[in-house]
Amino acid sequence: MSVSPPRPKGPPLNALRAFEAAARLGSFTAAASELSVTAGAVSQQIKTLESWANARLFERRAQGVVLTVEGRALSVPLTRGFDALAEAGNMLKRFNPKRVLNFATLPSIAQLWLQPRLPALRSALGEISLSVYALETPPDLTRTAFECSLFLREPSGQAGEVVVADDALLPVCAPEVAARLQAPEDLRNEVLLQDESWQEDWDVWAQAVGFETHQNQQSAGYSLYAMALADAVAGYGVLLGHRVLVAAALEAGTLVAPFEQEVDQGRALVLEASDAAPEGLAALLA
Amino acid sequence: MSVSPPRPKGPPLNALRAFEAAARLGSFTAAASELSVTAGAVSQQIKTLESWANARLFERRAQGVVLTVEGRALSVPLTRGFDALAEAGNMLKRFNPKRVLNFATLPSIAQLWLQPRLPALRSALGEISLSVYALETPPDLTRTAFECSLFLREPSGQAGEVVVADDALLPVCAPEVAARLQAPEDLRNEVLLQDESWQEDWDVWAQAVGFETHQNQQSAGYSLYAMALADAVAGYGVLLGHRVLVAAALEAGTLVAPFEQEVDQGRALVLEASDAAPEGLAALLA
DNA sequence: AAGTTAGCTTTAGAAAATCTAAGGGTAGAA
DNA sequence: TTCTACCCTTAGATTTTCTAAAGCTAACTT
Repeated sequence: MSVSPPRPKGPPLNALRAFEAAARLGSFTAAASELSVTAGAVSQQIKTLESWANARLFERRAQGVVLTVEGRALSVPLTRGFDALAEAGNMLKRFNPKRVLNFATLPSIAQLWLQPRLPALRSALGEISLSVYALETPPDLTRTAFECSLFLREPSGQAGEVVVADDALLPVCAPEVAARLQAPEDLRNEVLLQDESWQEDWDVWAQAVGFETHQNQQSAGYSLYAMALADAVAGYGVLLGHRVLVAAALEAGTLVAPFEQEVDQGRALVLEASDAAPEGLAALLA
Repeated sequence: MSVSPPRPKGPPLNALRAFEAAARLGSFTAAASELSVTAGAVSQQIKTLESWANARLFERRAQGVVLTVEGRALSVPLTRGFDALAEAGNMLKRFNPKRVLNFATLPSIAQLWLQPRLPALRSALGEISLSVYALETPPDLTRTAFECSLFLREPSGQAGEVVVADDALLPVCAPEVAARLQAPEDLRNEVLLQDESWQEDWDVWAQAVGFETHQNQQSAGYSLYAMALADAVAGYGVLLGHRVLVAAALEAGTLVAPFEQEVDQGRALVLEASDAAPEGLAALLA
């Protein structure tokens, strides 16, 4: 009477996870980046799930995807389920005697703000080993394996969030460049430096102080903020600085602020810590 | 500023599932059979998880495994999580326009009880396609992809359980064999037939009616109950019948019951249906 | 005390699942 | 129109997972 192997299978777990992420984020691309795979992989997983169930879960539109009624219904228990699994994951991390701290932050923050503080942070963390990841977007700490994130954004006021420092926009440049700048209008003759992922910065500042760039204003974009800052230090032009990022250079005197006007966008350097993060992390950074 | 791929990974999902099953069932072997893989696969998955977490989750003993404190703690959110995932799985099955009914039952029930009823059941199910799986042990309907199970056991009285028929033990044999049997004692000269997975049946019956087999009582074991029944029909010996399984043969007259004494062990043919099962299934079988 | 048994482990190799990369398509925006 | 931002598809590579078979160990058995 010995029978056993072939049993009907449930839906594939990884496909469920991909679907849940896509449903929660409303986009395959975003889900792919959360899961750190390509969008094609997510697309395939979701297709697998749809053909397993023989039902369409997303409507594909040219500008993105939209959940079907079935998809929306499905996402409810799934999100609940993966929340619980994430909780288990955190528990598991806490069991690990060799503790780790996975730190997610913007590349610019990593280089300009965090790096000088790293030695102190490392020694304060003791046995806990620290890994820093440069990300463009804050990860969802309840779904990813990051223990904390540090980003420039408007504080949402949620629990677990700590404002480490307030941010503001202010033009900065090398002292010799500052010497020829009396008023914002003088910027018309300078090269305006900016990070490409913060393209609006100069516009925001200009609008706030009532300064208009002319037609053929010279400017330069950088994919790394630190590179723009280096060019500013070298006297190549004027960088629209984020206070938290240029503070060190201002203090060191390699950069100066030629104008008084700071523009506060309401953003701040915000630290978020998951419950798998070491105790007292916020205190170490603030 | 484009950075992305390498992100810290959470614990592997399939390893979590294997661990959850093992924790719930208290055995790697049992978990393996629920997941329909080999025990080695479960062992590997759990080892993966343990080395991911750098913590021991099970204590290995010679007679089996026992959860560690960490393992027990971990199993709580995991079970909650996989419950929710199973709920999602059921929902997904209901979305499928091509409905299926995966039916789990004992090999003997499948052959002797279900098979004669199959045509009627199939036509009553209409579009729903039926698959029958022969299993030794009732599967956990909340965790496997079975929609219903039909086993011989003591009714637990839980919701979703329906008693289809009461069971009882009674010796049965071919009419020509019955002719030479007046009292239980006469069985000493007959070959006692039994299914090997119900080895105790004859002992239970014998004890209940106060009959003792002698030293060199002849007997024969079968790994398939239907085979034992076929031998009984052929006049080879006396089978200790389960009423629900021999009823058809008794009615057809190919077997008769030589004695009055039936022994009721409190077991019954119990149908259990998950919420992914078609409505009114119990009515079709009762 | 030796043999038996039940259950977990370990391996190598095989099979299956999953991913990436690259090329395509579509609709809204500029 | 041309861009741009998304999603899709496919082939082939990669990684994960599985099986099968042999091994271990401690508790029973005899």
